[in-house]
Amino acid sequence: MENVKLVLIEDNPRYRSTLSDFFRLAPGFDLAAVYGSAEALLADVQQLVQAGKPLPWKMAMMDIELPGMDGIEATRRLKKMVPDNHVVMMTMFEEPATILEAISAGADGYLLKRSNSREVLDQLRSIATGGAPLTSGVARTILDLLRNSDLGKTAPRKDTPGGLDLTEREHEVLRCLVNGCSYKEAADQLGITIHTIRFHVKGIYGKLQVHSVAEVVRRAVRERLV
Amino acid sequence: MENVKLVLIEDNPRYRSTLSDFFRLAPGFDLAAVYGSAEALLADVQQLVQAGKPLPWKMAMMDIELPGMDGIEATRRLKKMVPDNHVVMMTMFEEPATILEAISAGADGYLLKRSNSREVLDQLRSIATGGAPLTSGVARTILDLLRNSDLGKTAPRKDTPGGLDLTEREHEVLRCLVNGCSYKEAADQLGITIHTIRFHVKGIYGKLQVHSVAEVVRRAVRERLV
DNA sequence: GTGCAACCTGCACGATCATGTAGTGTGCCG
DNA sequence: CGGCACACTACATGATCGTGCAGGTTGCAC
Repeated sequence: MENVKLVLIEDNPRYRSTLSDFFRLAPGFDLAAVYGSAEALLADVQQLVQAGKPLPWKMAMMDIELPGMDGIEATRRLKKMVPDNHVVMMTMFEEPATILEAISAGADGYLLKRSNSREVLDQLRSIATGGAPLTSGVARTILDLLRNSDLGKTAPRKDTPGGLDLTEREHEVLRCLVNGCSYKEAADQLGITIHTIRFHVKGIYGKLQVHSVAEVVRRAVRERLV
Repeated sequence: MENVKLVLIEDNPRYRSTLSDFFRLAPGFDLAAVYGSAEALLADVQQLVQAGKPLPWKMAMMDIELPGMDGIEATRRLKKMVPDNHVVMMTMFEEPATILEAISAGADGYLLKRSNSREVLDQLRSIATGGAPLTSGVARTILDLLRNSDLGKTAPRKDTPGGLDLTEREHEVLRCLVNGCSYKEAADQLGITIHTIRFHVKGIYGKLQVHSVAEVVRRAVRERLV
């Protein structure tokens, strides 16, 4: 089992020195290079990529709070240049917006600077073998984000609480409403009279317990009813 | 350190029996109850809640694939009745849509049935002490989902294509519309007359180039304008 | 001082919506 | 056969919306 080669990008000299020493002694890992700024790293990576040479490391440990270009932007660019290279973000904080931004930038892991050495090694090994380890704090943050997002909302379920149960025709009428059609326009589209549109609208509003087109459109869009 | 009390909801008799035996012997855990269906569990929980009694467990291990009401729906309802109760979902699969739906329903953890016993205990202990452990596979799935979502995208920019540029007041009026307020209700809320509401609505519609409340609500919700 | 943006107010009126009431026809199921 | 669900149609009416037109005040920049 070959050692995993790392690069460290950290502006703080003390932390950089501590980590350098740590990885020079850590079993299973080799420290291939150390940078104090993202710009320096990216400049070297660009040269290597243009020369068609492989990077001397497989995994980058990237501080988020770097001077000049921050770690998140650097990750975004690094991932674009060398997508197979792993990037682990390092930071003091568990702020949701930062975590989210780092993940969107392509980070493979997220490591708190306060993690102990065993945690760090475990996580790096997991990433090196294709995992995506998250500390419990980071995982909780992510779960909270997902819970509060729209992502988890599913297509309508037949047994949604409240007994939501629109007929096919009601769905069609709802679709017209969401598209901004007047009743007359919806009637023309569906080949029925405006009276029937009103009849169905009444059914929809009753089932969804709404009282205006604004409410019904909001619900339809948010809950992906159409 | 008091043992963590569990409830198990699993319809498969063999797996239920295996897990029952396992937890009766597992250090740090007590199995307080076992159910073969979500309905039975929820009925008992409802009785206890209505009687003002605490549940005899702190953590539920919930199979996702239950007959009748599935584990995700059961989790949603259980979390609504007893938010402090932990729920760990159990399933054979790592399907992203299912994972996401479970998380949105409020699950505190997600456990694959193929996990070995040490993993199971580690994860349950972590959840019991406020963590949110995820297996590396599940974590990778979640990270992928986040990367591919628009959650990481920044808030709507003031200079959206098309020269969108609502004033602060227009935003307030739009918010009222999206909430389903009539003009009169919006006027009452903002302490202005219905004539001013109409004035602002006209401004909003002109800027967004829409012609009805349905259109404007749809756009506002989809584009997160409010 | 002047012009502009933002906010506020008012009137008028046709178009549209929301709701209650009534009726018909078809297919399915017990 | 009768009841139910669904779809269609119609009428009436008060409430609300959308639009055009008109006017006023305040703060800010030039």
